[in-house]
Amino acid sequence: MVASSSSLNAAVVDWYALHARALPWRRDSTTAWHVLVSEVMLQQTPVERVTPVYEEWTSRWPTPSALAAEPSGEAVRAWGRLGYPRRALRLHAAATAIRDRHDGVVPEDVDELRALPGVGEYTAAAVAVFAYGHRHAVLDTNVRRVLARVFDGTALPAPGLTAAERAQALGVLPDDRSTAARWSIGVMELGALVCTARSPRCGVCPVREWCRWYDAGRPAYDGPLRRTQTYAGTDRQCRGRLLAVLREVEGPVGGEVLRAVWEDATQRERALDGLLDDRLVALVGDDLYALPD
DNA sequence: CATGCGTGGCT
DNA sequence: TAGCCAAGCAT
Repeated sequence: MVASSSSLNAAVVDWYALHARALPWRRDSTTAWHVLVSEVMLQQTPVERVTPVYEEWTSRWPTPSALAAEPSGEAVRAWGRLGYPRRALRLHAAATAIRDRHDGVVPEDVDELRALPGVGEYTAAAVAVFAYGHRHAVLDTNVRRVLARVFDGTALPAPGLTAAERAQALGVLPDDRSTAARWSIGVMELGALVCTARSPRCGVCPVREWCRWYDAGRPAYDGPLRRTQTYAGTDRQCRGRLLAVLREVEGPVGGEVLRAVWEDATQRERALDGLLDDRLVALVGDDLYALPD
């Protein structure tokens, strides 16, 4: 396997050079701040839905300082329907930290990146690699799936990221920084376009000849079950409904407007309390609510 | 390590 | 059609 790594790497790098999508965050003019914005937006949200919001955000807030100068509620409003709006709040907090602690420049160091709100292991590595060209293993769900199939012969990786996976990813990472960066983005793109979760296109896969999963006849996933997330009727849906009201109006809204969008009073109040706790919503008067400052 | 956290499209 | 899935993070 080690002996074939370089051809595997080359196959992916070459494939990416031919098939990479022209995504907005892959332009020559893209800054590290833009990369950070795109990565946070892409956490659990599909590319097609991120694209228009990314364009609006980067045009309106071209630098961390520009975003930090605005109320956090504006970030939440501009987040639109991307989902998980705490990400907008954290991006605003990250922008503030970058302005205050890093002279307005997105840090290159993964540990400094990880210290930013909303930036975890994946996002820190992604910014270090895609924005700055550093050499790090980038392990998102796409990469994990490709590696699981090629090296372990399993349809999907286990639910949690393991130390063994990190070691495996480092083991196949090319030594040369520039090549490593192209491999990292390439294997991720391969997972997004070819080695997909539902219907992998093995017929056009550039690494099929090295794939244990393909060799084994593409056996179904038989590992521990992932818990399926219900949504209808949950607190999450209720929170989403309440926040949508506040996003769509200019100023504060009275509690009666919020009461109108969710029947169950107990759940509605629990959800609103949660939003207040999370600082996604602010209480600005007697029974009066608004997006935060 | 398990859980909560939005939203919408696809099979 | 009801899950399943989508460039995770924080606690």
